[in-house]
Amino acid sequence: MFREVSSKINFVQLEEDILRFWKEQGIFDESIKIRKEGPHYAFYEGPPTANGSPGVHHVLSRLYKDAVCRYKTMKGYHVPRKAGWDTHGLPVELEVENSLALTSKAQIEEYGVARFNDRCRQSAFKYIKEWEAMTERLGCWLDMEHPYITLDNSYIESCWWITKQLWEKGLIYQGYKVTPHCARCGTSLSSHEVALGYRDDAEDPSVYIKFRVEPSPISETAKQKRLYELSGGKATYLLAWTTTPWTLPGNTALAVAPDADYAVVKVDDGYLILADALLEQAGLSGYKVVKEVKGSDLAGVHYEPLYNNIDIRYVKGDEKAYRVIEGDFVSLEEGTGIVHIAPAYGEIDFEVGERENLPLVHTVELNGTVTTNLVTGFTPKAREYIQRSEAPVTLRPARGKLDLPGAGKFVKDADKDIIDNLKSRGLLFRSERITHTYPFCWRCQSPLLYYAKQTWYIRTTGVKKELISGNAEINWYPDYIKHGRFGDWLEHNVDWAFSRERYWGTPLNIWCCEACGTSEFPTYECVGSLDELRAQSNLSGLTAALDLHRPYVDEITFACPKCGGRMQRVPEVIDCWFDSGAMPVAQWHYPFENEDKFTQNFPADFICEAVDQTRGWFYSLHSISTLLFNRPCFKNVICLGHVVDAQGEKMSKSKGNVIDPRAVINNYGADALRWYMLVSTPGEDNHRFSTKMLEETIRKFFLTLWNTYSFFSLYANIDCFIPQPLTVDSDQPKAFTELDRWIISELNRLVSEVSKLMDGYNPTSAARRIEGFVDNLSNWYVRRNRRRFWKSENDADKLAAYTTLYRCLVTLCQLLAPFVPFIAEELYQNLCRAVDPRARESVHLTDFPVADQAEINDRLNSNVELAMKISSLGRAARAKAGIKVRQPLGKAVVNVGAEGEKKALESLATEVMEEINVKQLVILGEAKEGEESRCHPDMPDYSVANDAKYWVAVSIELPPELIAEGVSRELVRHLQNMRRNAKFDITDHIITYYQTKEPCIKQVINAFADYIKQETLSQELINGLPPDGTYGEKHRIANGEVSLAIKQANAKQTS
RNA sequence: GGGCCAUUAGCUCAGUUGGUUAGAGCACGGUCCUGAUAAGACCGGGGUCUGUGGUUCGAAUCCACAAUGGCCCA
Repeated sequence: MFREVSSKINFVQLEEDILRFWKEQGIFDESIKIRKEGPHYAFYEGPPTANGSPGVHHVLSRLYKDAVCRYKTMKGYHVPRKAGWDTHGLPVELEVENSLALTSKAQIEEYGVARFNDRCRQSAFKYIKEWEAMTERLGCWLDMEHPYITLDNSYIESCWWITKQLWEKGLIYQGYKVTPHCARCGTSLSSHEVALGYRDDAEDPSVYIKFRVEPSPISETAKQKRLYELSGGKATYLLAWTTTPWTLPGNTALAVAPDADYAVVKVDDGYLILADALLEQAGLSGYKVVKEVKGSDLAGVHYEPLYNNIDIRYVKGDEKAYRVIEGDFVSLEEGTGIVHIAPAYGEIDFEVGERENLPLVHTVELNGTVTTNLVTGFTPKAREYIQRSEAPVTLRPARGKLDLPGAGKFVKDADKDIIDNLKSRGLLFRSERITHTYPFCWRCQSPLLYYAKQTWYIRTTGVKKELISGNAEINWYPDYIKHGRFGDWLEHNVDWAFSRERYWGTPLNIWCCEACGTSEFPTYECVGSLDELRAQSNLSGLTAALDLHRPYVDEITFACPKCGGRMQRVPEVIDCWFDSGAMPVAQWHYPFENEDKFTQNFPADFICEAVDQTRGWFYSLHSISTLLFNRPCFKNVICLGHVVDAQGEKMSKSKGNVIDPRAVINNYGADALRWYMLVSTPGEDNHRFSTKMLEETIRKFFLTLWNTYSFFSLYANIDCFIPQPLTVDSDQPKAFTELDRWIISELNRLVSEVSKLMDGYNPTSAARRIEGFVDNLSNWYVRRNRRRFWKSENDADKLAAYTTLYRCLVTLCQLLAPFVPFIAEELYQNLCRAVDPRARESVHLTDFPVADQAEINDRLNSNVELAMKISSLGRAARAKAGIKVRQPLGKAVVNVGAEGEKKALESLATEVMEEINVKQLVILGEAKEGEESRCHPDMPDYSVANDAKYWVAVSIELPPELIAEGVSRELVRHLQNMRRNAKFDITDHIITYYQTKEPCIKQVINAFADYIKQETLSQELINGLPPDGTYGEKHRIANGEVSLAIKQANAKQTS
């Protein structure tokens, strides 16, 4: 016997029971254990940053991962799923800073790095609990008891090993480059962090600065002379434009577009030079142009520095600074066509500086204030030269007093002082304010400064070719990411700035000796493991209670192998993206242990995250793997879209449109959430989340499925059906009807399609096919076959129907298991475990169904489709004539147009006749020669409906015998409703009483007595007053009134 | 400023390599069916398939440009 299934169902309660069952029985572990001998399927969990409560957008990737891994498990693969947590990084630090009301690095250090990092550690774990609870409740199976955690010493040690490998390959270097720098946080931001903080409405100065051309031809070039002669001794200025006045003291060159035309314009106090095309924008269109020159004519011209007391150190072969250079980046759409170059404060500026051997001048401190000292810069050539020089050279920049305007102020505040100062010196042509796009720190809202400083780099450009060729081996879903977003990113690869001047992160494992060599180029040691560290001579600071984090690691020093001085760790920590990208190695503490596990799980068969990870985790995984092993570390990757709200807007705390997944699960259940998110939108698109649509999903899919299941178990119990291995082709083939064969054919087709789609990493399409099948099963197969389940004989036909429906439901619950694991389990427990003690304990331990191709009958599938179509047209024809479906009609004429279709329909004629309630079906095939065209049927006494291909005409003649039959069905329907209203059991036999003055109704009851009794389980139809205690209703049928009453035939026994 | 993706009914989405009259669900109005159904069926209103050009006998589909939105990058 099957457990009784209520048609009303509380999915939330059901899921909690099943969760308990899984836990108690250890089903997840078992599902992995039983596949131990199967082929291995490696899955990498992208570690969530545990710096906040999980949102509904985190649910999406979790359940995609779960669906795929469950599917593969059922397909026989061994799929361990190790959880992981990303615990380091700025986001965690920020959270702690906020809670402690700290606002600067100085305050953190005052608070104490040890205490601060301790807080960070706690903060990371606090959120992990919430994530675990959500993951479990969602039914996502993940080994959260043995996760990898990026803050573990063992994890850090593996990261150190990786760094050492790269160090030895010469792929790590310290570069002096321009990076987006947050002066408040005191660190560089990675490119993806910068992307978080662009603002379109940033207000900044827009200033036009006059750079005076050298009045005397100190450089004896012809160009210089010509300009000098032209001015007739009067001052000539190169007009440049900038929105960052604070960078002007760092200026060492001006750039022009070589092919552009430049005008020399006469103004009151001399001449201005700027691009022709920008005269009007600069407000100079009314002035006289005295000469036109090409940009290339200006190249090499020298001008006076804005601040003439800057001490620049040149070496042999260096060209002087403060000259005009050519640049292909010079815009002729804004500014003046003359670009101010400050190599310390712009990426392009820096590149130009390297190319042109320009000095790099710093006038701003790392905390963002204008310096009170002067810092001398060096060109790349100067650095090389000094490095090679045998004579010791003091490389520390000479610091001398320099009174810059706004000294000591934050640069954005100093802008005004600089502008005022230039104005007072007559070097300001124009000054206003504009709004434009500018990056701000996503954490603290400070404006970012592009700032040249020393940062540790991984030379990813050194393996660019390998990155690209490795990408070719990866299957991307959707595929366009491969050559689009990701491929593009690889094509434009730049070296990875992977150090952070922060506190809470994997410490960079490089030690530095300040004693030997010069202070600018000291001896470095990269330590690749704890053993290596312990083996250093004269080691100190390594304590028993090992914590590799700052500040403890900073205390570890050892003797310099070259000079015996102290080696001190560099202050930086490693970018947390490096942590997560290291997980293929570090999750196993490879190579220090678990070599077998590492090998078995490398590369991953499958990873899945949202699209923003193309530049995040997908990239850090791919680059580290390529650097280390010269091959990609994942084969298949699903790239998901983002979850947005019902209006398509991004969910954010500030908008208040964030949805808490726990609330959704508690209201609707995890399965509903899972199915809705998988089915509603293809993975790569943005997912609009609306609880209204989720409710619809429950009604449309879950309740339909549930009721089919409850229908089956209800009748199967009544008939004591015991599932037997009876198939369409076996023991009693004749008992199976066309519709049985059809639904089994559809079932096999479904199995085949779902497998294929899942193999192609497309759960959405797979789930949509299942939805289609459930609709067919419920609204065609079950509806058409109800009578076979109701009838009283327990014959082969009935058994065939049960067997068919049972098989559909069992197969369905297995197909559903990867998507909606709870309801699938419920079905399985009742349909399989309840009747077969040898069955596996859980649906998730069973094998995924395999389609039997022999049972797929495409012709049958299209035949039934045709029958559905014709039935639909038949109903339309009836509706046109206004005749209820309950009223039988004499004849329907159907035109299908082709002989094949005629035969097809003939084989299903009974179904169509019952469906549209006609006594006879005339099917017209292909029009024979000489026959009239059947395109426009115009048949008297018929009602016709048609579509492009077919038409159906139903006879609207109503002879008395048909009316009588209609009345009988009317009576049956009322009695059935009364049974239900009276809350009788479905199997109760009844006695029916009726009273009517209408002779025709009496006649009908007499003529159709057997039919009415059979349909309503009436033992007797008694014409007369009902006794007390019966349930009665009055109805109008065919313009006559009839009083009906019913009572249970064996009422005493049932109560 | 650049790249990728999207734009189909009021809403959410289908629409195979170009090929009859562009579909489904929800919502709305009407009718019907029903002892599995918070279900279902039929009819109806609702579409310049974002726009403009182009290729073609034929374009929602291919191409170009533009607009809007999302994501990524500057």
